[in-house]
Amino acid sequence: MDTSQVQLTIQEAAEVTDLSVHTLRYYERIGLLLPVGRAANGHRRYSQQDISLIKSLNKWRQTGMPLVDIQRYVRLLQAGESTTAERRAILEAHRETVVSQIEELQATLQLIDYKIQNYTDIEKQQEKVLV
Amino acid sequence: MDTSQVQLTIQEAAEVTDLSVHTLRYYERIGLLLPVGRAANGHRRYSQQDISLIKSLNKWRQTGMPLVDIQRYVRLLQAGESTTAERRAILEAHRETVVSQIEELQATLQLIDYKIQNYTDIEKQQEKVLV
DNA sequence: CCTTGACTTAGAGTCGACTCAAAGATGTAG
DNA sequence: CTACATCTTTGAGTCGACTCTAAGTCAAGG
Repeated sequence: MDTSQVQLTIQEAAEVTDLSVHTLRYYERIGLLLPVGRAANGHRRYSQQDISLIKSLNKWRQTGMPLVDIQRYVRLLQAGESTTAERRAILEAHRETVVSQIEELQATLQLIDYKIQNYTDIEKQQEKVLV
Repeated sequence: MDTSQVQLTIQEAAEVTDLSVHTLRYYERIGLLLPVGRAANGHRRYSQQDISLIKSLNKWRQTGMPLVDIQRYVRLLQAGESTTAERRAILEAHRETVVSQIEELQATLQLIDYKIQNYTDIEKQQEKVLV
């Protein structure tokens, strides 16, 4: 079976992308997604390309990239060849924010572990600052 | 100089905690912060203890812990000794979410690097999927 | 033919987390 | 003694990101 031509309904797209059908339509409405193809009856049909774009955008969302920034990237994609440098710059900037998010989380992890250790100590009848 | 007795105004507290005065009052209003001390004129005065609690809570916020969960922790703190086990459980649960956030971010980082590499390849006149 | 179910749109509603505004009290400097 | 800076409260407004609703289209099954 050739999967390259498989077109998904909005329901199916929602399932595979872990977004709601509401959100898929919302994203398209605000120009965050390129308009997807339509069946003869006007229903949306999602290609594998659409799906993989959505999955990527979704990952970026989950790392805290605001919708407007994603929008900007998608517009550049739409604009074509001439925008590769700019798109690359967006990715590199986002890379840096992800790196510092990881660093901050690791620092927080240490703080949490320290506090958990305090509770462990207390359970051994020792005095510590709990705050 | 003995810093143990230094009381900060809300302005000063905002500066050292990196929150706005609005947010400090808002947090107290919704019961996320224990009520702080007051000067004779009714103005808030933040102790070093208050400050360090606020800094902790703020770190948790930044790791995506919703205000209601933080609220729950603060209520337990207020309730005292008997709640240490429960507080510890909250910390341990949050520890796990932070760990998986780090893992997800690292996976995303790989994705970003892969895409950046694609752009690098393209700059060398090669064909790749850019989405 | 009629119902059912999956889709369509545009607009309204919700939610979390602030953020601001209005009206008033108090303390200090000129 | 008055101006002003800084605080107080309560309630309203904003913002980002959905999430839902209403009203309508269309195809297939009974």
